[in-house]
Parts: sequence; structure tokens; C-alpha cells
Amino acid sequence: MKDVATAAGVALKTVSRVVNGEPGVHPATAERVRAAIDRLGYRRNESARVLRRGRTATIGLVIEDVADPFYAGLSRAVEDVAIAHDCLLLSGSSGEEAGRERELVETFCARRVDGIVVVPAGADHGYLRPELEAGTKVVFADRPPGAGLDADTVLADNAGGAGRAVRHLLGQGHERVAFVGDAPAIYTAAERHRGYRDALGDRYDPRLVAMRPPAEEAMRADLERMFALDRPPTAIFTGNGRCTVTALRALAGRKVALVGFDDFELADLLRPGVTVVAQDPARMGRVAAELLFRRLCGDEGPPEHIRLPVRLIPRGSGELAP
Amino acid sequence: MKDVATAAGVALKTVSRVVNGEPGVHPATAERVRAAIDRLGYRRNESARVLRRGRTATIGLVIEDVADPFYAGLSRAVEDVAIAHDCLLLSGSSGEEAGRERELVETFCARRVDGIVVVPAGADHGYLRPELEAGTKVVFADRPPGAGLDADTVLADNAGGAGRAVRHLLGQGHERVAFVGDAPAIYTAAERHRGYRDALGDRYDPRLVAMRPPAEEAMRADLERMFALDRPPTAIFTGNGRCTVTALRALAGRKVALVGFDDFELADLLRPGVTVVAQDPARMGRVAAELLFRRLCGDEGPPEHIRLPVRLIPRGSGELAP
DNA sequence: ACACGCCCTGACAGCGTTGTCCGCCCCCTT
DNA sequence: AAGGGGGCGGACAACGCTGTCAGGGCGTGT
Repeated sequence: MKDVATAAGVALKTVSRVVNGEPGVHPATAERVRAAIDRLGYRRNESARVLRRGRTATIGLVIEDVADPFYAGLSRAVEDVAIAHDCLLLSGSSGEEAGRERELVETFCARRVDGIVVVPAGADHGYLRPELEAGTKVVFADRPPGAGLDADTVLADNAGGAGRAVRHLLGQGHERVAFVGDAPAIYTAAERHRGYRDALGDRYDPRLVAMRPPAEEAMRADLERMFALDRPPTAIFTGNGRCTVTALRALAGRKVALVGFDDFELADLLRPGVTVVAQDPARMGRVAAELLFRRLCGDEGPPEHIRLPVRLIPRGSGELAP
Repeated sequence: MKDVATAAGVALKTVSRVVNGEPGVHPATAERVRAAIDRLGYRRNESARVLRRGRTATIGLVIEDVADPFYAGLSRAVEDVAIAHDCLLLSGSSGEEAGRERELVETFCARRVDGIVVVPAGADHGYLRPELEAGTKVVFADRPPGAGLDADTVLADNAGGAGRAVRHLLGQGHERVAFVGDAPAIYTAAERHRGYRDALGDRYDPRLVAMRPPAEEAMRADLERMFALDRPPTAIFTGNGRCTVTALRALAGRKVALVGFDDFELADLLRPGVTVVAQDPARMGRVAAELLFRRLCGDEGPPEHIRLPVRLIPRGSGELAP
């Protein structure tokens, strides 16, 4: 910038004014400055600007894994909202590890992001307290923060959606509905299990429940165990997109009714089409990011807890008779 | 930091030394400083650090759309490599618009990212020249830069893979193989078309070629037109993952052999399984990012042009007889 | 013609950090 | 006991930018 000023024969501050489109610069001068800028290939140093002004125009996003379609969709929506607010997005995948989540959040804070959207992997967010006090805005998406922290949260209607799925299967005449979900430590998995159990009431049988990170072999074993029971399941409710896909593989053509939580591409092209309880990851991302920007714009209201609806999409697999 | 120094009763610089783990600080002093840091919830301001040191420990990634599984996979791989080098990742989606690509790249440069991995949407990268001269390292992935710029590039073997797919279909006895690809302005689409045409030789018939952004209705019309020909296609080669999925929907059960470029989840669960020429997006991301970091570590060799192999995965749809 | 005011420009400080350099003090050696 | 050296701590400037404030030149009104 100094070089530009020298080249254009003006003061540093005048160049700054031109670069920032501030008023009060003679058009001819501005033109000379712009010419110098082009000639020298000058580009403003945002780090210095940030240092001076205190706002980074950057938000952070911590998700579980960008390569998961659910989070990819959420990610894209957050990005779009950020762009609309002239912000950039720093993102990182926690890989479902609390430590990694914390590292990411702390790194983002050290870079003075204006705010963060977090899909928490850990259960303790005490480490966030100093950040929150320092004014960093945080919105939790998909899962709530650990106990003792009341913050903005955007969740899907997990238990409700699970209940919906189970009642749909019961409505088809199924009496034995299994649940295949992710590790119980994961909030969404636990909530969906709760919704499943509540909807089943007396019919609930823990032998029909398998909860662990989805892996084909393990799931196949779980399913075999269930099918070997006296009264085997005639329907399965899977707890998230990856569980659904893994289950479809593990079932290998066995004819069972199935409803999955989370929609996924090609669910309609399989035979039978896969009935799902669909969330809208893009909407979740958008809502979370918009809430974050409202906070950044000075909204100081009490923490909001938004619950997004889910919807059942019948495609065939959930309508199979027992 | 000043506050910490005051609180600990030491000089600013001493705190800096503690924070950076520099030697030459008495253990007791260091402990006092750390206590003050904890007490005050101090966190180093990276912006100031960047300003002073000149390195941001951040790299940029410009892709077409994070929500596309191909780019999501690539993205995750780049992120992993960045993390391994203690770098953060700024990412943005160009949405296949040259202007947006340029904006993203320029914004990243203004933030002084150390380097950028770009999946170019535009064809003219003259705007990058000043950045390159300023020392910003750029690696192109999936598509090469526009003419006149020789830079590090990581590409898949597009034409070769397309030829492979077509020869596979010809080997099953097909004489009429159609190509359904993305817009011809997209490098990968054009290359795959080239491979397709070269492999067909005399059998090439432009009436069996449809190239445009994949949308179900338009593609259905294109396919109907082809099937209405005197000698309709008995096999289809689709030019990328989205085209494959769109084509599967547009075909709606019509029995035609099909090989798609790009693998996708569930391709094995459809009936028949979808035969594909698979690239490895994670590998592309990893290779590109590692090349970038080699450059950042001072490798000044001539630009590299890496071509990644693809592999044919037969699953049934490509093995249907005419 | 003079005063006043407006428009434009520039000097300067400071954002929070780190690199350089200097000086103190203590301990060891002679 | 005096001199030298090393280990430790501190003062200062600079990174590139922007906010504040002051000042110069020129037009306008009386």
C-alpha cells in the first residue's frame, strides 16, 4: 500500500480511502491511485485490516465429516449464507472426536472468527465459556451442547421422526420392529432410539436393538442374531443415512420392511424404493447460519432452540407387509 | 497479551516466549505466565501473528460444489492433508461460475493464504499471474488452467477412462453407444467425449451425443430422440456421476446397457448394479494438496502434470447384451 | 477584498504480535 | 575478590492497515 502511495504520488491514507471506496477523494486522484494499484498488482492485506478493525468477516464450521452427504449439504448451505453476508467460511471435520472438535473450535477462535456453527462431537463444552464471554457467537446444529450450557441450537425432530417411522411400520401390521442405529453416545442416535422405544410401548424388546458405528460385518452379525430369535423382526428402522445404506448391504436382498432416518440420493431408484424419514440438511445449515448472523448483527435475545420438522417419504420398502 | 504480562508481572515479550514455547524462560516464570493466561482466558490473536510473520498457515480450496459427493470427497482429503501440516482450510464453491471462482481466489489471496487448490470453473486464469508472482502457490485439480498458464495440475485420465468404458461396451457386442455428458465447456466433459469419440472411430455418430448440464426432463427428451432413431443406441456411456444418476432416472427402467464415469454410493445395490469407470476423489485431493505443500516447503521444480488412473468396475449394467 | 467554509489530502497513532538487540544478575572460574 | 560468560528478562520497532484530526487550497457570499 505504501508502494502504491509512492507510485501514485499520494499519501498512504488516500490509497486506503480509494481501496475502501470512502468518499472525499477527487476522481482524478482516485483514478491515478487505481492505475498504480493495477500496475503494481496490489491487493489489500486482510490480516492487517482484521487486526485494525477487529472483525474478520469469517465464520467457522465444525462438522463431523464433509464427505458425508448430510454434512456436505449442510456445509454448502452455511457457505451460501456466509457468502451472502460477505463472509468466508473456515471449515473442519471433527471425525466424531471430541478432542478434534475442541481443537478446531479453539483454532477458529484464535483466528478470531466472528462466529461458529458447531455440530458437536463431544459432550462437554465448558471450554467454550471464555470464548462466549469474549463475544464469539456460537450456534449448535444437529446436536445440542453438553449439559450446563444454554446456547442457540438447531435440531431436527429426531424423536418425533423416529416415532413417525415406527408408527408407519406398525400401521402396516408389523409387530416386531428392529432398530439399527449408530453409537448410543451420539445424541441423534439416542434421541431416535428414544422415539422408537416410546412409539413401541409394550412391544419394545431390547433384543431387537443394535446400536454401534455402522460397519457391514458387525451389522450383518447383529441382524443375523435378530433373525434367529423366536419371533424375528419383520421390519427395521435404521437410525441414520449410513446405517440405512449399511443395512441394505447387510440384508443382501432379504425381504424385510425398512424405514430409514435421513433421505439419500437414489433411495427412489432401489427396488423397492426406500421409505425414509427425511430431514433437510440444507435447511438446517441455512437456519443455523442465519441465526448466527442475527447474533452477529447484535441480536441479544435469549438462546433459541429451533426444532426442524422431518417428513415421511413412502417409497415402497416401508410398505411391505409382515 | 499485555494484560497477561501485567498480571504475571513480566514483560510482554516473555509472555510471547511462553506462548510460543521458546527457550530461555525460567520454568517458574513460565508457570506464572501460564497461570495468568488461564486466569484471563487469553488466546493468541492469529491475525496479528500472521501480520507479523507473513505466513497464515491457511490454504484455500475452490471447488464446484461441496454438496457434490465427488468434491466432498476431494475436500475432505485436502482438509486432512492441511491438518497434517497444521494448516486450516478456507473453502468455497464456485457453482461452475468463472466470476465466482475468481472472486473466491482473489478473496483468498487478500487473506494471504499460503496456497490454493483450485478446481477451475473458468477458462482464463490470467488474473492469477500477479498472485503467482507474489509467491502464492496454486495447484489445479480435476481440470487444467486456461491456456497460457503452465502450473501444477492433477487430472484424472479422462479420455483414457472414457475409451476404456466405450471399448468395454463394444466388447459386449454393442454397435450403437450413446454419450450423455455435461456441458461441453467443462473440461472433463469435453475430454471424456473425446475419449468416447476416439474409441468409437467410424462408429461415431453425433446424433448419439447429448451434452448439457444434467436435468431430468431435458435428458429424457434427448434420450427419447435417440431411441426414436432408425438405429437407436443399445448402450449409453454417461459422462459423470450426476449424469449417470439423472440418466438412470430418465431411463426409468428401460433396458439399456450403461457405463458411467465416476463411482457413486449404492451403485452396487441397484439392479442391475451400475458398471462404472471410477476415479478416486480422495486421492486426487490428497495428491493435489501434497503437491501444494511440497511447493510451500520450497520445491521450485518445473510445474508437474499428474494424471491419475481410473479403473473399470463391472457390476452388471455394462455387461448387458445389445 | 476579506472572511468563512467546504472539499480534499496527509500526518500520526495504534491494532497485537514477534524479531532484534541490549542489559541485568548470578554463578563460575582464576 | 574480580572478571567473564551464560541464562534470563525487557525495551523497541515493525508488520499493513484504518480512525482521528489537522491543514491547505479554492470557491462563495457579503
